[in-house]
Amino acid sequence: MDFILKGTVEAVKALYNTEIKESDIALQETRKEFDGEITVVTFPLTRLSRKTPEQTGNEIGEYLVSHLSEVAGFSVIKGFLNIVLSEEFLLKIFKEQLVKENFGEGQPNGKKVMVEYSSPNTNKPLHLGHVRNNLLGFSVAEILSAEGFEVVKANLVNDRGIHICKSMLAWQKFGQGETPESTGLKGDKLVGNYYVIFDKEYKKEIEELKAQGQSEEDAKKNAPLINEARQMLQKWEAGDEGVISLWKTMNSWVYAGFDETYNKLGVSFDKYYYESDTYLLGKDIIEEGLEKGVFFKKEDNSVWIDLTTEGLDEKLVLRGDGTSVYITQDLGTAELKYKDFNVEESIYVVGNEQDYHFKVLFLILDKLGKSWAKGLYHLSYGMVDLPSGKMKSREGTVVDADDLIREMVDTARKRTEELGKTEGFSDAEKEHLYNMIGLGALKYFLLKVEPKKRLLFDPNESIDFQGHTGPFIQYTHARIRSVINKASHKDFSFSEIGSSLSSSERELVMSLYKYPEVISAAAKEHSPALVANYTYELAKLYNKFYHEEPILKVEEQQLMNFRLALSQSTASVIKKSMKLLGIEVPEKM
RNA sequence: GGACCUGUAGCUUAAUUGGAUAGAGCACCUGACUACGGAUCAGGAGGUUAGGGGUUCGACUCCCUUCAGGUCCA
Repeated sequence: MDFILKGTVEAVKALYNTEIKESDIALQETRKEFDGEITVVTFPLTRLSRKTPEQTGNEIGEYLVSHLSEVAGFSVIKGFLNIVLSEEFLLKIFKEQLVKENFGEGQPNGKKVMVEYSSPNTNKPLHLGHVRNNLLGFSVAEILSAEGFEVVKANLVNDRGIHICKSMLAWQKFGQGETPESTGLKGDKLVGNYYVIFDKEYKKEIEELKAQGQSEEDAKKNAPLINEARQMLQKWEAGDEGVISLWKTMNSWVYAGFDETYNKLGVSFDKYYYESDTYLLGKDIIEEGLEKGVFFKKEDNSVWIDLTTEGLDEKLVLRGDGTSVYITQDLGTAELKYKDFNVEESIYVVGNEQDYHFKVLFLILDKLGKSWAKGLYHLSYGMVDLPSGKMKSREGTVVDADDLIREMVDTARKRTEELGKTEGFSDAEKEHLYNMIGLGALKYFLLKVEPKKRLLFDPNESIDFQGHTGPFIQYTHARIRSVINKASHKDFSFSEIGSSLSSSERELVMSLYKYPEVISAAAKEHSPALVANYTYELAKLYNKFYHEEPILKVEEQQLMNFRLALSQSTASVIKKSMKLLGIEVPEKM
């Protein structure tokens, strides 16, 4: 809507002899209870006009009508100048832009960006919290790619540490040689079970020690199992053959399980990083920081950074014994990523419990003078909670990702069969459809909410398939495809439509026209929710139009073609934007 | 002790970043050409935007404060 901005700047200059910038003008969509498409907020301009908001609006409105062919009329209500666009203009943008196959697809901008997401621990299966992470990361990557970025999707796997030793130890002690093959269990599930077993046995030992008179704290430290796990970690670090081999075997089970879940979710990665490769990184950065005077040493030889002038604390970056803390390796990994891909922006999709960590991490890299530090971004999202509170793997109160997906697909199957709409589908087509709908409902449910908000999920209340949902949008797409397929011809071109556009047609054209702006905003804000809500609005407008205006039943060929073309553009934009959310849309459902 | 996030209708949520009478969906109530696909559409009811104060032409949005839930730092 640049021409409105330009026109208003000109109007202000001509009428009030004052130069203003386009950014000084507030534009918004006209509310649907008023006529018009675009609204200029004139309150701020009264200062220049020295007139009432109404007079100012009228004067600018008249200027625009007489100087811009795109503007057909206007009305003023209080400080709001509602602009009615001309039908010629709407039809022109429709024909020249909206009907194009590649409408809304951004040109490559030559910039590279990395999106790191998923980043699981290898000691337990994926749960609903990971699902939110995966969908967010994947979708943001799709959106950035649509905006024209070259995107590298990365997964930093936490494959080492005390947690995986716990699973390994429990398997060694209690596993009796179980494997995914022998049990028929998914590998990540099998390993996760042993993590739970470790915790159970560990707790038993703690209770025994407490019964012998030890304090809770001491008991936790002295339990034989935890000591064995620690020894195992040391052996791992020393490269002990037996431990390493067990570690490789069990991790390979987990990866096979993860891959299955990733496939079902439809997410993928271009680059895997493993902490077993990166956990020793970062120590040279510590040296660098000491040399530059950014870090300082305490008496015990530990290395710190003072962030009190930034309103934060002093932060430990290396222990006194020379071993790393989390942030040490994150400093190193950040540099490694930059060296590997030379990206302009590096996005970390990580829960908001790590807000402080990333704030500190980015700040340190900036203080070290890393040129790329300004491109680091923490895409922080809220935790997924159950009505009973937080999900806890060790206590078994998690919504398992695989279970959830299966339940969603089952529900989709049941709903679809009830509606009896699958005649003519092969069995394979049916399964594909149920997957599309079940996952569509799940993905949309999780992505329509602003990332930083916490999400409450009640396993007892199923996710809706009606209203503001994925299936609603999928249904709209199928419905449009059905109409188009019923048309007896394929060429929907038209010259004059022979009557004036209805309000639902105008709204639909304007909504389609907005699509590229929505992608840009979503890319800038790193927010799939913007795309999700936009797509819903578009689908809703189409359904309204569909009910109000006949398409195949109209007499005039030109008008029919316009409405068919409008339908086709809508279907195309729905399909594209759902793809940005990782959701497929069916031809029939 | 310090810092951060969240709080909008019974429930799930939106609000173009300071603009109009806070907009949707679910659930509830009423209705829709004898379905170009009813997983739809139209309408009704439902709000002190957690509470209080401030900033200004205007505040869900910014500032202060209290409350509730959650998280992080040593």
